[in-house]
Amino acid sequence: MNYSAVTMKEIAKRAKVSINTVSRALSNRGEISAPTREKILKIAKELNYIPNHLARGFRTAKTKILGVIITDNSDPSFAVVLRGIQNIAEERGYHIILYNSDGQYQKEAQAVKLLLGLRMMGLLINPTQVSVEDILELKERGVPFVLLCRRIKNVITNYVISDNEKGAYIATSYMIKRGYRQVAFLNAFPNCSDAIERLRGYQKALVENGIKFNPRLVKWGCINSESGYRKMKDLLKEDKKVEGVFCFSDYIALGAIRALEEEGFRIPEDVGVVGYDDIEFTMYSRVPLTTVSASNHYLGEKAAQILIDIIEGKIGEPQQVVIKPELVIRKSC
Amino acid sequence: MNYSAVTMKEIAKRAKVSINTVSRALSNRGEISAPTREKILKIAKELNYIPNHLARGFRTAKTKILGVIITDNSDPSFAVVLRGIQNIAEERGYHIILYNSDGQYQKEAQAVKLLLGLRMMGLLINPTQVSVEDILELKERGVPFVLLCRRIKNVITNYVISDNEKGAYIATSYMIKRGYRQVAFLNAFPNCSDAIERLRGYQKALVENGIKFNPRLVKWGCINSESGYRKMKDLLKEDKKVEGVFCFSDYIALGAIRALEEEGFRIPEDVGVVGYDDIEFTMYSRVPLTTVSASNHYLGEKAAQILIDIIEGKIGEPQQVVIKPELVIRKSC
DNA sequence: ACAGTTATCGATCACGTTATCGTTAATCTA
DNA sequence: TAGATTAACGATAACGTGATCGATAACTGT
Repeated sequence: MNYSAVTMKEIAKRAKVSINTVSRALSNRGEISAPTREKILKIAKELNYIPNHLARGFRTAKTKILGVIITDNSDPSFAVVLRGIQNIAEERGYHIILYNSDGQYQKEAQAVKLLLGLRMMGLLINPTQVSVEDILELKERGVPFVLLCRRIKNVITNYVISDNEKGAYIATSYMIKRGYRQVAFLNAFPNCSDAIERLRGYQKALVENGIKFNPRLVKWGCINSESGYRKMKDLLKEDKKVEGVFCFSDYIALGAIRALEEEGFRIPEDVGVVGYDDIEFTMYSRVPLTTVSASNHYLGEKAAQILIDIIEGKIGEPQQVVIKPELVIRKSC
Repeated sequence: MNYSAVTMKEIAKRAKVSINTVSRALSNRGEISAPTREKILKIAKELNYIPNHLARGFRTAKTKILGVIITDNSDPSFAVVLRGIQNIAEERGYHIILYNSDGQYQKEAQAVKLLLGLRMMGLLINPTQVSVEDILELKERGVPFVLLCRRIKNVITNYVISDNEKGAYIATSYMIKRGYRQVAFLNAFPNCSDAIERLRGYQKALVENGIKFNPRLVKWGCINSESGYRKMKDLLKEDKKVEGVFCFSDYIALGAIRALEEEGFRIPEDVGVVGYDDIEFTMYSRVPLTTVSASNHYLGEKAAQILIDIIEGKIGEPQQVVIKPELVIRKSC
């Protein structure tokens, strides 16, 4: 590196000791006398020496670098997960390399490959779930990883997720209890565990309240406010009698509310809306959003904790954490 | 590394050639016959070989890793900047390591030190501005870096910023033109370039419209919606005649609106509010927010482009980009 | 056919660090 | 006091890769 010509070799030269002794002094792992150690540390400080983490990692095969692959760091839900991860990583002396997959398997697989090339110690992935080949390769290679928000069918892995079924259940139950009976569901992708589990919770709440499940009230493929807006419009075109809308995310709920307002519905008087995630913004939205808290910040922290614990051999695998969701009651329902 | 015992050595052994030849085949830099190259590539693929980016970087002193230090990746404004950076980094084959400073100099300096240890090729920093020692050290060491959103007084660096003075000017002018004359300013920290420049624009607009600048209408230290809320409350306690509020960020504006509504003011009838940044959410806020677009996504992209161009020797320093702000008119003013 | 050129490849070293083992001198034990 | 142990340090090798230089064989031109 051009910007740090100062190496242990230089320090060794000035201290008139071997490089080895410098290494011992700097890494503070015994077998060195106090006077020489202090002398070396003093010189290192004078020269403004910064250890080459790369060379060290290269030698020891321990880089303290974690890979993080999430759908989109600018999505408020994931941004909070990421923040939780970063907090713990910093606390425990790890660096994180960030990749966005945009929910595309190709990007995810590409990121995994790049991160394998970097020989990072572990991975945190919010999987796209379209394919799982890259995840399976991680298992094969023995790279520790923890899945975020979603899990993968028939593959035993570490994961930290929200209790999606329960979250959807309490949300839907609450809507029904408030008198909304014709409840639609703007859901995410049909092959993702979170979407499937939430559908199950949604159905369970309907059944328990004696309401027949109507598949046409479930819209798939909503991922952001824009698609929430469009799917809500579609829904209204097909069926004007919708009384309530449970949304896969707060973002989608905001889009849905916009569509509903455009069509002249009042919220919550005409139609009730409930979201998921409890992003900070929901309290400022036009209609303060009733939502299910997924504790995403904690989710990120927990996942990072687990990953690092696994890396450092403090715990074994698999670690599977299901976070209890809580209904946050505001004014949209 | 335990999870990728496959190295060039192994490939060389199987192909019955020297490691050197394998290197030539994989990096595709000539001096090798087509048959041997293909033979080697075939074996590499069979063994599922992934080049060790770290070892390669260690050897060539080129790691293709960029450091990113921003205030808070979960803040929507910065999240978008970060996303822009990540897009370009990925496009050009670079990895980014993320750090949050939370606006604290100590955390920023710590992150710089850690990133120097990682020997990354360049840095993107949203500086805290409390101290500049770490930035000066970067200059000394010759590490390329680009500042985000803010610049540093009396230090020549690369930066990409919004035209803060102009942004504040057009926002304030617009408010005055709409009839709000007693315009307050919920500003950020007094020692940051962006805050100072926006104050200048704010004052300029006042003066041009024959309104006397009243320092008591400027509140410093607002950084999030919560502090925007509190400072707005303070302001109302001191002076009930506020007609308009220009806010350093959209997030602050949301807090301010909450405070105003709590105190019984209608927006925009009683008090007009204008924000800055144009985060996606502003269109969903209770009162759709009139704001100044800072093009943060483009800002991040541009900064990353410049940094990589500098690293690759395609352009010289300093590169100083000032992005033209645009008023986005919605309904809060 | 012979010198000169080129294509192709291998041997060796280097990057900065840590690990292993060896060496010396000091200290301890019986 | 002789032998054993320990403390403190150095010499060397190694991690995976790329750069330099040299070697060999094939090819060129006259």
